[in-house]
Amino acid sequence: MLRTHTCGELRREHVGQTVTLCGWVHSYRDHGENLVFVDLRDRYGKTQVVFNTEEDSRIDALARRLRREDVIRIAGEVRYRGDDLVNPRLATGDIEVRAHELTVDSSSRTPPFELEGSDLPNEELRLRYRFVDLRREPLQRNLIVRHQITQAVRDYFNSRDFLEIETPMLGRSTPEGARDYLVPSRVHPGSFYALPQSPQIYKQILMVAGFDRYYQIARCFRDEDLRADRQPEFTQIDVEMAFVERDDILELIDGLVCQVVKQVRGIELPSPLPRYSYADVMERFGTDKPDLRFGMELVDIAGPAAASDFGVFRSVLDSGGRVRGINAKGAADRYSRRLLDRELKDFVGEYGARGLAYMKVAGGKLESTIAKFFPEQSQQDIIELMQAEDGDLLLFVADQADITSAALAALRNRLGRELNLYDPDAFSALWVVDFPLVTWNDETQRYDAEHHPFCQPHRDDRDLLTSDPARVRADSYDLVVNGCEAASGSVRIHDSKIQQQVFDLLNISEQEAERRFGFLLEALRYGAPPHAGIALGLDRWVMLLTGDDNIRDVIAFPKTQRASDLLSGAPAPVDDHQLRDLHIRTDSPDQSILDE
RNA sequence: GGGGCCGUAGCUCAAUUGGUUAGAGUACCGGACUGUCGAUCCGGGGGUUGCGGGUUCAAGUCCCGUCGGCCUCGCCA
Repeated sequence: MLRTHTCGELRREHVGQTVTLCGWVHSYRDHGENLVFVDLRDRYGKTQVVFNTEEDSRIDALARRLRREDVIRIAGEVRYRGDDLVNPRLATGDIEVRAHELTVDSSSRTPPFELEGSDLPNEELRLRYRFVDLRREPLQRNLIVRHQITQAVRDYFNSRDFLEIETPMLGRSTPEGARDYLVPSRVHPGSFYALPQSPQIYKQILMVAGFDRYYQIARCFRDEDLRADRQPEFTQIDVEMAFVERDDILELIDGLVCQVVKQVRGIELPSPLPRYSYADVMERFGTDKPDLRFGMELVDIAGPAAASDFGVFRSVLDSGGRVRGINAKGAADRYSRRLLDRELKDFVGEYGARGLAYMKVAGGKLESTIAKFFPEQSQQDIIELMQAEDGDLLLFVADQADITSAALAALRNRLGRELNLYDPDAFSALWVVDFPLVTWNDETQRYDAEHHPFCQPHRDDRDLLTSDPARVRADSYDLVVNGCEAASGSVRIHDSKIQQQVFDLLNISEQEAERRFGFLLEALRYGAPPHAGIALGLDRWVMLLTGDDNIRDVIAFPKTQRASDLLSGAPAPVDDHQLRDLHIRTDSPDQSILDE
């Protein structure tokens, strides 16, 4: 070991000891010939090193040349700083190390940006110099939290007889779901592996194989467009159990979540976590992942809307749409007319809403440019339905049902944040259960699986599979935390007859099913136990527990929105001979220009 | 595939209606200083205004294209 201590551990009790510290020069304060201070930093903290070297001008000259981010090693004596000189903002602030030896292990170029300060440089630069960015305390903290979570997860499952089993990264492409990342085969010209979107099929096969308690911290890949909370490669805490029912999984994960949240954030969550049906949250919040840190539920005002003379509302109702609204309590003066007419209208427009109606409540009446279309009784009905009081701002969207849901759910989240309706440090976790098994896809004119094709239909809804598929509930469940899908799973089909019924419903022919998932179906024919599972999005959990809203800040080496790694330069062209080995010819735009 | 924001010194930003030598803070370099901890003081260097084209007497500013980053709708079984 080159060091005796880290930069975060020296305290008053070490005074008098001779120590050796290693680290990066965080800052330096040069007071001339005989006095130089250096804050030495490593992952554990910072320690002030003082060079006070009347007797040794050689060290002094070296110390005065130190610059930020140089890597040095110092040996010296731990000293109490003195009563007036302690730095309460530093964990090691009581002491300093008076150096009598200094080695510069490596000098640094001037860093491309400063590690401290409120103004972060743009992300492009941070990503290009990731090794510098990762030295910053917030990112170090995030990766530490990430480690704590995976560690707690492993402890939790290991102590319950689970086995951590790896599944292949090079697998078979299954064309349903997200776009696959493909890997060409050298020895099978024209054939490709796919990187896993999730270990779904493998973990089900592990159940068939008798490994009745499995988990894995699994890397997954999806070649879809990115978002602030989505990366092309991400990590799932993947779990599967045999001989269990839905509630066994929910209780297992309740326990895990409560333990992790308590351990990392010191917050005590209710156990069991509350459960809501899909139908319930869609009606009350317009989304299957409601943020329950605040109320402001959606209200249907079809009754008073139909009794009004407001053409927009009435024509929407006549064509089978809905009129719903939310009540922003006390916000009547918070949004100017201009903001409502432009900004918020455009905002709901992003979700397909053609307009945004609003009314302010004053003197027990509605104030609005459209109030005149609402007779007295309608106004009172709206006020009653929305539990409105003077000073409230009521916002309405009239449209097809799914558009009112999407627009109002988004608006609700935005208003909740802007009006500070909740404590950003608060935690709300809930289960959403009884999702529909399938949803009708207008484009392809057929049913799509809501979760995936191996998800078990609800026992009580089997008869509906043929008669009214859209009403069939699935034995599936999502864990929602602060409006974010934090885990998702289901009871799987282990009966090949039911599996066949679901394929029929999804319009997947026997041939097609064999071609796509034949190896799973074959496995299910050789003694498949009842089984169920779930996957937790690790990256999102780290975001939730650190309070970050950017997934790149919880991943050591993330990719940009266009899926490039600015640090390494990936993706990049490869040598022609590599392509020849893989039997691949490219058809890039550049190439075609050259061809012409 | 669609919509939006951004790109000026190493970094964060400013630059009036299109106007003459593109500024500030910080970092960096040199000097002074024995108790600093956002050290202080003095001095200095540093610009292809992302790139290409256009309009104009004149472009950081206006227009078109392009590259890159971010947010978002669609997409993500």
